[in-house]
Amino acid sequence: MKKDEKKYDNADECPITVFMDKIGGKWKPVIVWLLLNNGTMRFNELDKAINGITQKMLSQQLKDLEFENIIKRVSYPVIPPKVEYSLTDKGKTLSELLEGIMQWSKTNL
Amino acid sequence: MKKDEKKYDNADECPITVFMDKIGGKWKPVIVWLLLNNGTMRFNELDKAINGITQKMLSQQLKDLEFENIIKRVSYPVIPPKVEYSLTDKGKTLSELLEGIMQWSKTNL
DNA sequence: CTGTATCCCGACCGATACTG
DNA sequence: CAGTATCGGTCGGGATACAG
Repeated sequence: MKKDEKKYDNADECPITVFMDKIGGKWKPVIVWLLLNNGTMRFNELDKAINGITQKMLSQQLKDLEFENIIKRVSYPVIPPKVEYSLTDKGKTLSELLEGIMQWSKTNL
Repeated sequence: MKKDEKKYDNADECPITVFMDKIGGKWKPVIVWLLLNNGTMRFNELDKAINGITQKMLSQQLKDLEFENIIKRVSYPVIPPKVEYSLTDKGKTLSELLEGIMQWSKTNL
């Protein structure tokens, strides 16, 4: 390592670790991936699309992603309730990255 | 989504999730990153380089990465013991990907 | 339909001590 | 130097029920 290079010797500082914390976990990648492919999806659609997830977990992960400004939540004040989730511009910039990860993953894992 | 596209609706099948499981976690990214930058490192060097990690965790994570064939372990039968860790060819292919993640992470998080 | 509220378990991880 | 052994705490995440 050149001496003027930043040394990511601490897990908390490592950008990759930060990334894993934000986008990683058991469900977040699938959610982002689905929204990337489908554009806008409702809560119930995501629930049905993701095998094995509970409403609690879905709700929680969506909140996390919204907080990180990766996804956007739009709630329509109608009865029955209707809420649509989609990626923000920031979320969409993940596209290439995720595509790269997928390629590597499929080739090497 | 086009109908001939694979639907990654299950966390276990999602390549990104698989990737996170293998390379993710609290310490693995930092380890891979250090080896990417430094080439070969000894157990003790890694231990000192990574802030806050315990020997137990380091040992465990190294074993995982070795099992995934991401890193290579070479043990010299000398006293005191000397063990060197480095990336495999497969591990080195992570370089671009991690670089991409780092760039995104630094710009967006 | 879109969520919350509880309860609970097991994996992950840290601290510490010990070994070849 | 390079690990292993043990103990224990925290927390993500699952099951289920309930609410607006």
